[in-house]
Amino acid sequence: MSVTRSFNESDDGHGGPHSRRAASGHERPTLETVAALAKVSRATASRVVNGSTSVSPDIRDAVLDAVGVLNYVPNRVARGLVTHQMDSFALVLTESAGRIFVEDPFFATVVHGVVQELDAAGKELVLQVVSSPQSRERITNYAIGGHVDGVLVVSVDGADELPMTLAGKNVPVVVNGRPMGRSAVPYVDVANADGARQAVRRLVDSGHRRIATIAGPQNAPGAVDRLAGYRAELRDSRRRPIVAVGNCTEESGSSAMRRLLDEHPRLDAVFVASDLMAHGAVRALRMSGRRVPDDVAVIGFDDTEVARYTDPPLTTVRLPILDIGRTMARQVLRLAGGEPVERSILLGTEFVVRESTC
Amino acid sequence: MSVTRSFNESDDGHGGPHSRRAASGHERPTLETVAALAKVSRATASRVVNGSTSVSPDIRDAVLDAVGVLNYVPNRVARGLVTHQMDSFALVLTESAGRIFVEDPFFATVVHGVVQELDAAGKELVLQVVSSPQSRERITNYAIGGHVDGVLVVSVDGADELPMTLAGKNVPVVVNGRPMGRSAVPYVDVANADGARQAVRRLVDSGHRRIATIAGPQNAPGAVDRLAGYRAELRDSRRRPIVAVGNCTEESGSSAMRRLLDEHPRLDAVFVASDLMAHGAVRALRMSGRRVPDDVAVIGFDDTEVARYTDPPLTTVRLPILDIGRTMARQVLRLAGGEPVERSILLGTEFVVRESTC
DNA sequence: GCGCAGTTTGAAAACGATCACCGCCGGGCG
DNA sequence: CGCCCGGCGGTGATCGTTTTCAAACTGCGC
Repeated sequence: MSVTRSFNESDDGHGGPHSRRAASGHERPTLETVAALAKVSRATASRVVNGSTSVSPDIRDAVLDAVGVLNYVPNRVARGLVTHQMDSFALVLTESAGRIFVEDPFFATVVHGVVQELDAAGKELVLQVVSSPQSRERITNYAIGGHVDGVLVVSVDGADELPMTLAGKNVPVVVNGRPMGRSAVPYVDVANADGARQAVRRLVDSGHRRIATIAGPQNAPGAVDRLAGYRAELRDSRRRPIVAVGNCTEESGSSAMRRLLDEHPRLDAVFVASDLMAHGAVRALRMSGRRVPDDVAVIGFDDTEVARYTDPPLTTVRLPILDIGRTMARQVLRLAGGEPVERSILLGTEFVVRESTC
Repeated sequence: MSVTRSFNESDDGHGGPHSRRAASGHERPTLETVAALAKVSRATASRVVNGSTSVSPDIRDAVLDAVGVLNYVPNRVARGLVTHQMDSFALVLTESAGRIFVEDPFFATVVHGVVQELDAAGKELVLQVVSSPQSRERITNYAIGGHVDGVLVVSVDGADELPMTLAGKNVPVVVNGRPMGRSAVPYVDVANADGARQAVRRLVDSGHRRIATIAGPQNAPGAVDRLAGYRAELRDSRRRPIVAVGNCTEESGSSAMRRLLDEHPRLDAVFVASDLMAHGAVRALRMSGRRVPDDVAVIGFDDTEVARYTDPPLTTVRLPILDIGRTMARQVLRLAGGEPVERSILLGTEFVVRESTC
């Protein structure tokens, strides 16, 4: 593949009308203006605007009229200064997440879920991605400085200390995914263990005897949970676990599969902790002359794009990604509202049957 | 494909430590505190913090020390109240864009570019997606209310009136893509016409005689420009244009291709305005018994994922998407800084040669 | 020694809201 | 008839900055 770059063109404008906000026409009305027009005090106008009870109906209407006439919109900055509530939340992507933000649709989906929920609550979202130690500090200070009412941290390594730092300063925080150590920060995660159990049970139920797994890197909580789910289900159905560990790449899936076949040539099913590795595993299986699903059934995890393009298409476990975002948003809203929240919420998965199982 | 949904689990926490920001330890220091510690007035402290000249070195150091000791961070809200600068910008996705935000990596990429540039300038980004008439009004008011220093509108239909509304209220605005009518709002776009010309020229240069095109919907400025580029290049090389119009779906690409073949069975190349349609076109070509590229060469546009998976992989035109975001950010920063900007900036494309041309 | 220009510095007024008080008013009760 | 009380509305302080303006201080020339 070769590439040719074309020139950049540009059209130098007169630079005329695009100056700084000129004092065009009338200034924005303040509460003072409204009060004056309605012939009441600022305080009363404020009460009306904030929907307070205890203001007589006629005077209320007068103020409302004034608001309408002047097209008054409260200045959130001024309000924020005194109330210490900015009606906005930060969504921060840590380094790891920021790097793959564009490649992996996961993040855009979570963001979308968060936006939906925040929007419904009338809150704004400020998006921050930490890209350096400096930006990390900026972002930390921003939150601690009280410019937002809470923070949603979307991370991938689960060991980032940002959430704890924030929580330590009494900033409402929610993270995605179970954090590595013991952490008091509430999190929203996928029911990894349960999803894995479900998948494995399916294998058991359809008569498979020797069910192996290719697990993900065991420093990632999600991968740990998936493996645990596999183990639990095998234990319950009195089968022996056969485990290989990959690192989430397609290639690692292939090589793990080969190792598995070497040691357990008669295995008849494999539960793989990610679609990408499953894709690799299927390839290795085919290379070894086995048919999928006839000789060996394969189940993936994540229901990513690749699951549909694998041949045969992968039976897999779908993640409720949008829901993660929405749930995180709801939790942080509660937190900011002073309500207590669950320390953790696990969202159910969907089992998606395609053709890599029979 | 069948689907089973697992239960949602959740762990009801004690609701203990997650209350509202308690008055834990010391309050955040204010400029007052700093001034007191440095034994100067608030005004002087402010001057130092904002790096003003005309403050004697020794007193400057005293203030800086105090800042260090107290770990003082200026309150941007209070500052914003008086300066009317919030050091943050809004990135709004209009309905159309919001709907496909998660599907099309385009948007996440633009957002990423914007974040990069804003981050480098120390500005915050508030992300807003308009999802209803109400949210549209909220967003409009937010910007007009001066809560942000400028707005980047990412839209897909190019006829949205939001940018003009904002610009009319003297809010610095930049949009992506050439707007439909005559609009005074500065925009950043891809050099569609130039990219198309380049692609077509390639076809001409490699000896193709009957070069057709499948254009996109002509109510989209980008599609119009691509068609214009095709026409211009054909005119220059004295060939007759052969045009069909699709609606950007794969299916429309196929059917357009069939129409083209019906009327011009001897065409030997086709320039398609999007990879997805090109994918459809290739399929139609194969169905008609023609080989790609031997009988008919095909060039797509956009360099999306599908271009790599098409068989054969598509020669196409790559868009500088990240750059769109970065450039938009730079422009709106200039605008907010009171500097004049170009009315339009066209970013160059890259011609990517794969196997659908020879 | 004194006036004067040129710097630095500080006091105080914004900025635009919220909110704790306080006063006013009318009605019920002793 | 006087007193208290509850509901409603207004006054003024406050939030944490920036910024204007005038005071104070410097050094300098006469």
